[in-house]
Amino acid sequence: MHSGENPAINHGGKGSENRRPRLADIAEAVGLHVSTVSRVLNDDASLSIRPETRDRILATARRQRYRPNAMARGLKQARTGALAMVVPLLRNPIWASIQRGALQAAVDGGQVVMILEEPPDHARPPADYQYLVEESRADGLLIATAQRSAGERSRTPTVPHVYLNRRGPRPGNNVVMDEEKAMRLFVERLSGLGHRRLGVLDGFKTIDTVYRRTTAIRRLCAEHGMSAAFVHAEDTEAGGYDATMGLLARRDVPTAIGIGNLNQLFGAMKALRERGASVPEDMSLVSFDEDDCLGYLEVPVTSVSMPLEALGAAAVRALIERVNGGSGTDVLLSDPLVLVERASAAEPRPARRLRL
Amino acid sequence: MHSGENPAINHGGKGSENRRPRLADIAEAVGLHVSTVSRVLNDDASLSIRPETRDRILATARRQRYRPNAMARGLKQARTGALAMVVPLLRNPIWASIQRGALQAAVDGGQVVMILEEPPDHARPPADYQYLVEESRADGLLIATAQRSAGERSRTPTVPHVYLNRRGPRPGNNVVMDEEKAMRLFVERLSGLGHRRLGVLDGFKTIDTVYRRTTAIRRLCAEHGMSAAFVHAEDTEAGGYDATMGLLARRDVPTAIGIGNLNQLFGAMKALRERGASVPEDMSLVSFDEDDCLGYLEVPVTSVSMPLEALGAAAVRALIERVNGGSGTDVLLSDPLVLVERASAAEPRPARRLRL
DNA sequence: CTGTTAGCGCATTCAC
DNA sequence: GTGAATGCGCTAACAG
Repeated sequence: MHSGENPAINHGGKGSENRRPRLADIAEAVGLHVSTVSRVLNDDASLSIRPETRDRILATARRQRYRPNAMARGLKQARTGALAMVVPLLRNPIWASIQRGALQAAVDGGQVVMILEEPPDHARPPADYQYLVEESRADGLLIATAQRSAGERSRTPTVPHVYLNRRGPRPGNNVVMDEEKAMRLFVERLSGLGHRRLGVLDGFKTIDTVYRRTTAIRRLCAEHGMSAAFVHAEDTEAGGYDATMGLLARRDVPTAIGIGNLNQLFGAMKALRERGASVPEDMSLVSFDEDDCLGYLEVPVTSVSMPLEALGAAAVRALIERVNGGSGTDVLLSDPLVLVERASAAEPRPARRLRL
Repeated sequence: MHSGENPAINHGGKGSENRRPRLADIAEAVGLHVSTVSRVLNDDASLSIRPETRDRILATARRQRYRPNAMARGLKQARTGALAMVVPLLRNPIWASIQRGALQAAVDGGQVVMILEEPPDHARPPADYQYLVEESRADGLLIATAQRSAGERSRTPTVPHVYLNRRGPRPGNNVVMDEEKAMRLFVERLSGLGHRRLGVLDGFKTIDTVYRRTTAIRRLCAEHGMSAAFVHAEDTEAGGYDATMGLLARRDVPTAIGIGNLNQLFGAMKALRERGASVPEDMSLVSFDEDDCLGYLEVPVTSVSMPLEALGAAAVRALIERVNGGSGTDVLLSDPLVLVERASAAEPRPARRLRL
């Protein structure tokens, strides 16, 4: 390995300090004007330049390891090249997938993503995050908090924004999953198996997805001549445990339960175990969150699988469109939305009553 | 609600368009010079101004909803006020906790955090992310990818950076957990219960935490006159399943297994179930990831709980210190590090041999 | 084909 | 106690 060379540091003009190279530095090195260099590096189509000069510029820029200064460029163009995403403070792994899809789409769109987490105790209205755009830290807002309209008639932000996995106060900026289709998979499968009394364990109704699921299930159950009992609890194991106990204490215990998220599912399974109800003989179970671990549980759990990464990606694309001045419309993701059949959903056992 | 007022839009001088208010706008409105306004808003100590004028400025700024432009300020000060965090593309929930801690600490330090996810297929050397600083998108790098030295002698970044939950090539920039202490909790507990043959199921040895754990366990086992068998596999359920099967096929089947992460744990439990090995009678189990769900499984799983949020927060603080010119030293988090005792770790049953 | 000029919004050194 | 001038690094409209 031959030493004596250090290409990392600029070695150009006399007074070249240890500063990062600027446009001016490479312009000087190549003996041209900054604006020419700028246009070449941004390959401005409306510029005719002799290839030789062009190449010299490009080569020099590469040699000096030139990097455009995002702040200077942004200041001039009134664009930051960044998006801000506000996520709820949740353990639920679905947010990891959504975030992943969003980050990927942002990279593809040449944007970076800043993440903020909303404190769990008090949800803030989306307009509270506008300052990020007003301070020129981001070009737009990805509002991924779970709560339905926080407060009275929450002001809608006056900056480019998109609601992710929830709906805002008005149509036009919402990127959501087709929860109705998801619930149809759930209800119709159980109906087909012969169930007539469904239980539903989910988060609080202030969460937009929960609200949409609940509405859909109610309608679908009516359609299929089924009854549905709802319990709402925190998105935690403890919440799922308690709520399931509540469900089992009803006069008309359901023969199948749909469960809103993974954490609640663990709680529910413990409750059933303690009550001596075996799955799926005494109780069928369907999770509304898919996760690989479901296939490895004592009894593998059937679930509804949704394209979460695609949801995050769609939201970013929608936001970029709005930042670019597009008007945009709501996006509803319906594909691929499938039931992952495992062992936890089966025909009800009519003969035996669940021991309480 | 009386209408006719819209405080959101600036209503100052004649030509005031719909643009966001600048320092110049409020200077004009108040009849002073921009520089004065700037100094007041940044409350410059070396400025003597009569309180009345000062208040007038502050009031006007608030009324106009003035927000300093982060790009303009950053350009001037050569500071972005942003940190970049590179995280591995993993399902493992520990990353959510680490990220959470980091975000919170950043907010406290007046910084925003941009997140990048490193593609799983090919890890890139940390220096590949320097461009974020070189482009003035961030002031420093939080390198939270899991791999040990990616490639040969990976160049260390020449910009402010900190390694999070892994060690870089050189000491001085590492913020890591005291894995040795964590492993001591594991080994000594099982030793105390009477186990003599330990199994360890973890990720690949190219992951720095895995490497450190392995080394520590080897040493601790020697100390306590125990043997240890290691299997390394992907951080997935399938990886854990296969590796556990491998462990069970050994001549000297261990009586207890430590498991590197949650996903592998689910796989391991399935393997044990299929082999008819009951926990903890035939096999004790300890997870190196703590999670609430562990308390709700068929047999609640004992785990080592680590302060993950604190780890993320410590890393951000360390990075901010470096950005501010501090030299910084390694940080080792040792508290609170505790064994969460549940049902999966118990005395070995010497009488019966595990049926293979 | 290339150079000149202006200015994005702010902080800061100096002058008065 | 306050104002003027300068420049951070870049792009864009307009000259030549």
